[in-house]
Amino acid sequence: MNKRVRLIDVAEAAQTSIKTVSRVLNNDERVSDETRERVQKKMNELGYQVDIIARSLRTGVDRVIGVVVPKIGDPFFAELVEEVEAVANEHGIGVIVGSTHGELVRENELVQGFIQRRVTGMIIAPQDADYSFLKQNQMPTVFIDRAPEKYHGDVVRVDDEYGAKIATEHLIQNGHTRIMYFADNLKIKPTKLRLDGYKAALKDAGIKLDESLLLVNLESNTNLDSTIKNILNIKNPPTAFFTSKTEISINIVSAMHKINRTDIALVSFDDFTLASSIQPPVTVLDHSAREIGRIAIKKLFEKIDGGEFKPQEHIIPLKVVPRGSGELRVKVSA
Amino acid sequence: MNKRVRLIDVAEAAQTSIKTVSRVLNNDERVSDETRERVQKKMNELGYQVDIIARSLRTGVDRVIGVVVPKIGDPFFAELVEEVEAVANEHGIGVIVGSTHGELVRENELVQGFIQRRVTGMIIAPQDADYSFLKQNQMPTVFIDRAPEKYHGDVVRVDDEYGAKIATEHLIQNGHTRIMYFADNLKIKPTKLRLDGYKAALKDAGIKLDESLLLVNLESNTNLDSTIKNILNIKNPPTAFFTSKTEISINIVSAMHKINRTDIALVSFDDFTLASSIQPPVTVLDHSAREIGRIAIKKLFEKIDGGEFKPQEHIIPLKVVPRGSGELRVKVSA
DNA sequence: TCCCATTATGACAACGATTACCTATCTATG
DNA sequence: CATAGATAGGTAATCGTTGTCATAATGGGA
Repeated sequence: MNKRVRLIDVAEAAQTSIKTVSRVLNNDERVSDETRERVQKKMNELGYQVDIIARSLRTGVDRVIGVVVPKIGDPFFAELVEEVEAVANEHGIGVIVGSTHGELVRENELVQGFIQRRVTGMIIAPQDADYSFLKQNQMPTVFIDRAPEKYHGDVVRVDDEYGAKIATEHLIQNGHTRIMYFADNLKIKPTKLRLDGYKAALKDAGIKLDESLLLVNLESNTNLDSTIKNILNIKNPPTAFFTSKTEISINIVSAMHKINRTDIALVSFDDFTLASSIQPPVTVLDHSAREIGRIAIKKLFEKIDGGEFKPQEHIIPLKVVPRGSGELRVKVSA
Repeated sequence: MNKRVRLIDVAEAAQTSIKTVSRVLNNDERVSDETRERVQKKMNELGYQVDIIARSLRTGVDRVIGVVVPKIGDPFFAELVEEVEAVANEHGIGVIVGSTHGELVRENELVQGFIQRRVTGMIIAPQDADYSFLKQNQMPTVFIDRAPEKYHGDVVRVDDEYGAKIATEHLIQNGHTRIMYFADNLKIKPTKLRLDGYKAALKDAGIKLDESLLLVNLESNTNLDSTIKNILNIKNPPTAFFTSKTEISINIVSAMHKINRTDIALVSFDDFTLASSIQPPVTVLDHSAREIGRIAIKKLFEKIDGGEFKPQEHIIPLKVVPRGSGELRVKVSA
């Protein structure tokens, strides 16, 4: 019915060769103005559209970058991807995304798929996959959020350990010594690093680590209502919370609001919607997904057209953003 | 250095023909077990990877679906895309996303790019672009969030007008007659429809529309703190708010919390993080981005492998989810 | 006038997979 | 034993574009 219009169709209509049409298409200098005009006219008439696939086959790369994240529905990664997409667009390059949902198989499938597709580059939030094959495979790649285990590549990430340390110190400075720590799966590297930071802060302050104040390996959708209630009823209850993951922060805020407890200090590693509007406003660390995304894509383009550089870690510094919840001082005799 | 391994390389190594290797690759029956095994062994040894681009060129479609949204960073669309991606993955199909940021030019570029790429199908949240060209171009397409202007295609959307109507009625039933309406750009169709629903509810209840209670064409990042303060100080102030856009709801909640006003009733068209946890919990309409995404991608696959159906609108019904803020009754003499 | 440089154009191969069509071998059956 | 039919594998065309190289036309300088 409606066949695709190809270069050769335009060439015939314009009474010239396929190569000349290709030249016009690619703004090649070596075409006379007269011919160029004639060809362009025919292109419009016939409604010609390049076949990107054919072009990609010939040129060897697909002008698309592959992005691998744990969950695109997670606001943190959604914003990060938006930033990546915006910069990629300026270069006339598309973005293809995949979520691993924490599954190694999926992570490998996605990465292999991108390679099979000959994407222009990749931005990956790595989990467990082995990326050592990238050494042979000169595919430009930038890792985000964490460094991959078995491969030394470019990484853009926040300073997890340092961030957790200053957040904990912030609470200590406000008189807290019983600081409860909430985290998700410790097998995830940033989570582990954050715990290290927490421990380091306690140690520096001469506070002995109380294992019963560590609540780790939480699923992100766990309802914490009853957990929180129980914790606050133990003999020597925590006076402050430090949460190392957005979803957990939200669950905790939610639980606290339900029982009307506004007296427990709270610092959240990640910022979230309304964090600054609720009572008390939640103190957080100031890293932004957009910043990570922007730096990562910039670095990726440098690798793509700049050639080879030796892999670097770009570590984004963190600061405490005091808003209220983190500055609640410990009560003298509660 | 490291050339790509092609079918022909595997064929040579396994001492057979390229065709046989292709058959093994595509699980074609007509290969003896012995040969199949030999070929597979060589594939692994050489680390063969299909060239998706070459395959796509030959077969005529790229196994990827294109998704166009206003902003991938918007949690609503991020969740929607996550759902689309999950289903697409089950079919071994990737997802390529683009944000229009409300720009017509960008919307056209994205859609044209997808067509040039011969994507398997498209899911589009349309704005102003003219999609009538899709009639000729048998590209499977499903629209989400709103129907396109000049083209009758498949659409998955919520019932905007009805939703706004029942939300407004809900407030009226609680005694409110001064209901302030907040909305973004009225040129966007769902926004317009929601306003219609609001007006219809007032009319049915015999309440005269007060133009001064319509605050429309708001930018989504507008700070509403001072606006809210002023509004609540006018002579006959509104006793209830109805917000037709997530970002605006959030800004309003934020403004209200800052001035400690918890006495104004509020219904939000969209749900958002923490809406149910803050005080008072925010009453919303119950539509989910995930549901729209799931239905849209399902419909798309039906079109892709089912052939032609006549275009349908799939309209998702809405219900009020009472949580507290929408059930505040009007005070007798405030 | 002749030759070389420059410009505009075109013929053809190549990218790597799929596929239509063909050939060779083997089995079974009248 | 001859032959139809099934089975396994091979050859070459094809998808639409771009890169290489060749060629024709033009002009300027010696």
